[in-house]
Amino acid sequence: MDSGRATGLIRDGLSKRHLVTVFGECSVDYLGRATSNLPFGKRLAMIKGDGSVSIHQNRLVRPTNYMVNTRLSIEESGENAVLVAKKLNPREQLTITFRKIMDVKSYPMEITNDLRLSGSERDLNDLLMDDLSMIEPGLKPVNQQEHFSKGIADIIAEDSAGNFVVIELKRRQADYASVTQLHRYMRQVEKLKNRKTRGILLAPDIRSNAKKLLHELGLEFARLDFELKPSSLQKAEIKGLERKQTTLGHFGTGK
Amino acid sequence: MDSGRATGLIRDGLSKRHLVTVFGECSVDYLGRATSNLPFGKRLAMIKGDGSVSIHQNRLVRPTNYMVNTRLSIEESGENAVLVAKKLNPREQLTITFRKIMDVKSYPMEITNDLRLSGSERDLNDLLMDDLSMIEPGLKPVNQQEHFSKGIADIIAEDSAGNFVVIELKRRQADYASVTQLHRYMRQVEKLKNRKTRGILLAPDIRSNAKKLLHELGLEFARLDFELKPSSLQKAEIKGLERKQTTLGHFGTGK
DNA sequence: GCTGGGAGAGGCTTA
DNA sequence: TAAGCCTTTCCCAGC
Repeated sequence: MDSGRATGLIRDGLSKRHLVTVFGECSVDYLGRATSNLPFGKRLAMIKGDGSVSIHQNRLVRPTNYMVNTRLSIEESGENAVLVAKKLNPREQLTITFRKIMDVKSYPMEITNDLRLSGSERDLNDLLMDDLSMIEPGLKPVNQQEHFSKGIADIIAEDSAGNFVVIELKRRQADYASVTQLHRYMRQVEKLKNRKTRGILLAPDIRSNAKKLLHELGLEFARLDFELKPSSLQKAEIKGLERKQTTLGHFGTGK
Repeated sequence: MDSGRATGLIRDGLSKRHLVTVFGECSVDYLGRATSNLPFGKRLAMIKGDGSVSIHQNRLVRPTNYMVNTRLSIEESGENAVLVAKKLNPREQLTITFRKIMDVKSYPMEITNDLRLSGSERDLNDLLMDDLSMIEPGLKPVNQQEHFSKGIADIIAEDSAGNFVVIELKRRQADYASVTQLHRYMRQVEKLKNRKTRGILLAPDIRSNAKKLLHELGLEFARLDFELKPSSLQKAEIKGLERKQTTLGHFGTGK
């Protein structure tokens, strides 16, 4: 495709705030939060109506380069077409140099935000609040998503012995960060309310080393088995909840 | 565009492992790590040669829905064309139902990984190893990227007093996770080598609460100021390194 | 609208 | 395969 014609099509698409795609051989230079240079190669550039730009190779979901909220310009430079995306604060610049453009498409689309109905973590949280006895008999909710200076605890409850119980819920495998996070909340609650406090990490799985650390800190782990429903209109369902007995003995012994 | 012709084009593109884009009115249902439903609307679907699928609206870089590593199939169902992406372990399914297809493109591209040259934490690490005295006079390198059972320490050094110093380097603002990470390594080294050990967190910035925690744990913070170069072939340059004096007093006093 | 703070998810790398 | 971890992040609350 002729370079002059290509830049014309692109410029037109940009002005109409269409979603514009450009397929061609290009090199890419980025300087901003990081710096990167991509040698010439076949790629698909995607420019959206809100000024988002991304460069795609033929694998993986994430683009090799991208920038949001940019001011765009396209110019011819000799045989090349150069697309420049700029942004201030922080200062960033993305330069895409096309030495050959094979295709340009301009798709008319509203610049709306897709309303995505989704369910998962929040649902699980609600489900659990409905019946904390699943975790342990006698457990009563005190507060949900309580804000502390050191983060947000998922669920605060009170056990049958009158201890506070901080519950941290993870949708995926828990790791070191999850454990230390729970530990922070637990300590915080303990200090604030000045009452004996336990911490329970609730997740479908936990990394083995993270589990060791959890035990060392006197925290507990409970495996959460849940099933998502095909339609988000149906709530998720908690299939089972298995307590690791080993963790129970640690309560009260640790620091 | 006629639905039969569209599905034919898509099927052909998929079989050739091209990068295929489909512009049309579709609804999207996802079931897997979460569940979500997207009502009918104009969108651009992008399918890559490695089985990655993403659905784009005309704003933001991130797709509204996506899946990697899928097995794809496209079928006609009445007036609709239905693209199904499946994956096992964990089981996920993405269903895109097109009630109208306006355009299909099939771009021939290799499924290669673009070599992106960039300045990263690794570079900074190397720069620092060249001259640890930037951090503190008399500091001598012992090891880099040393593996422990609880993770990998960025840099291990020895100070002029013969203490071990564990250094954790962050390219961006340090947070809770950075602090607890450093703390784990520091304790680990202390235990393993049975020698007094310090921990220094080196980053351009640190969140205020994370800094409090750092102080409580008897760790130190040093501000790292660096500049990225336009070309990634030029190494980044460390502009300065400022020690927070307040942290120094904490060493030796803490637990 | 901007900023500070917290938490996450993809993708890479090594054991 | 699993664990660890880095990242051009994103969202939310508060001002």
